[in-house]
Amino acid sequence: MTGFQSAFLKTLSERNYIHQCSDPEGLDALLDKETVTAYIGFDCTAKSLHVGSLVQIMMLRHLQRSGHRPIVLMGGGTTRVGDPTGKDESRKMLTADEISDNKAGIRQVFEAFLTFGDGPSDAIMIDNADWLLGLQYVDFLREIGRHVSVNQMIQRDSVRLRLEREQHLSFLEFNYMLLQAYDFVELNRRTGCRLQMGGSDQWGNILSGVDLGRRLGGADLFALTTPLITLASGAKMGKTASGAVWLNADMKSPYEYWQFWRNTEDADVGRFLKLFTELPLDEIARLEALDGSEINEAKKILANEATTMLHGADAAAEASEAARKTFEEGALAEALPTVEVPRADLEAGLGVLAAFVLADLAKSNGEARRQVRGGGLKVNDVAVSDERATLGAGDLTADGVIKLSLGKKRHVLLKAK
RNA sequence: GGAGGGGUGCCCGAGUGGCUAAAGGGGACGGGCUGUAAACCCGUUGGCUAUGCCUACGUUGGUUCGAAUCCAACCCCCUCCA
Repeated sequence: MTGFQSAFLKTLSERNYIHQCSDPEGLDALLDKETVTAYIGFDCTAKSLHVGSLVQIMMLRHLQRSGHRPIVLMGGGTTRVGDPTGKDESRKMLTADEISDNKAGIRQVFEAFLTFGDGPSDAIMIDNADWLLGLQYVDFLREIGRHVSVNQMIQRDSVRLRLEREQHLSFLEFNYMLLQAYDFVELNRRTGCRLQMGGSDQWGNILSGVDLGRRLGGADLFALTTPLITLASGAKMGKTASGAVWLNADMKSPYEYWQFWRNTEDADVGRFLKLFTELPLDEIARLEALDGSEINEAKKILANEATTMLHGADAAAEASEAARKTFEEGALAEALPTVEVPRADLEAGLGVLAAFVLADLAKSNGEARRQVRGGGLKVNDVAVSDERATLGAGDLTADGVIKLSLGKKRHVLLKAK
């Protein structure tokens, strides 16, 4: 899709954010004419979002920078139901308290990417619990249910796949798309919101809302989805050795976040620069054309840009410097993830295996032991050969720490306290 | 409510009395090669105070010298019928 007039769609299109759009010409005209309110919904299933949601977050950012108004819709209500999309099994139910904790954690991330306030293009955050929790069942059925076709609902991928695979789908989950459709209509009533965006897996749910808006009396709503971001090697994006790449700093340190981007596959660098940084396109074109090992420079820029946007320039610089010392000089970097250990334990002698478990580099002594046999553990850059060895105060470096390494990439400092 | 099929390790999936901590595959992790890349090759993949002990094949009991495998009850999923 090319030839957009509106700044927003032009940007999205150039940077490959667009997968599907319900009415590209109509939406383009609308965006070009007036300030448009658009929303993306986020589940509150964890205390933090992870990079899997970053495309959506960036899209809201672009929306705001193009002069429109983003709404972050927190799924405080829908999370109590659970989206069956892409899930093979029902999710455990979250309590109201868990959901509200999660909401608070997620809020922090958006503060970094969007400007909130009362101005015409200031972002707002709304919780669909505000209207969903008070719904009356019979009223809802009469007002909304009459416009919804079960025939269509069971055609949606999220439902169809479960049925085809003969997997359980509860009525509770079946209703998820209905609630999401209702959200769109309700947001339209409350804020004049015209556009819902989301990942490609949300296409069906979003269209349900567009449909419902039309059936209820002519609200002209739009749907726009982003492509599913996978790695060039085919894997899903966002998982690393240490688990999901969370956005909250207390769940994934800026250093690890920087590393995540630094380890991007060659073939993904250009695509990621477009999606996850705001560098000008000609600069990106130059970077992705770098050959062989020179492309590492592009990866560093990607890491710096992405980390700056989330954690700020200081944190990014620190992470970058720590990486330089660790990987390019083989020196000790203070900014590596640090775990404190009581000085008395060290003086008494701490088993190597236990030390790696403590540093969260191994899940159990057994795993640490296997890593020793495979030659994967290092203490102060020296490979561990004896699984019975102990660490003592004598192993502290001049900086007062012990550097533990798993493989070449994961390092943790043990600090006596 | 009735009939039939099914529930195995992170996931898929084999296994129908001892040789089973459970084939095979995927994923993941480590090593090698590299550029902190991909691809490829090799290894590992339940826990522990470890020549042994403990936990594990939906749950709980039972049969047996011995059970993932046999029996009973229960829970859950799927299909068809009412």
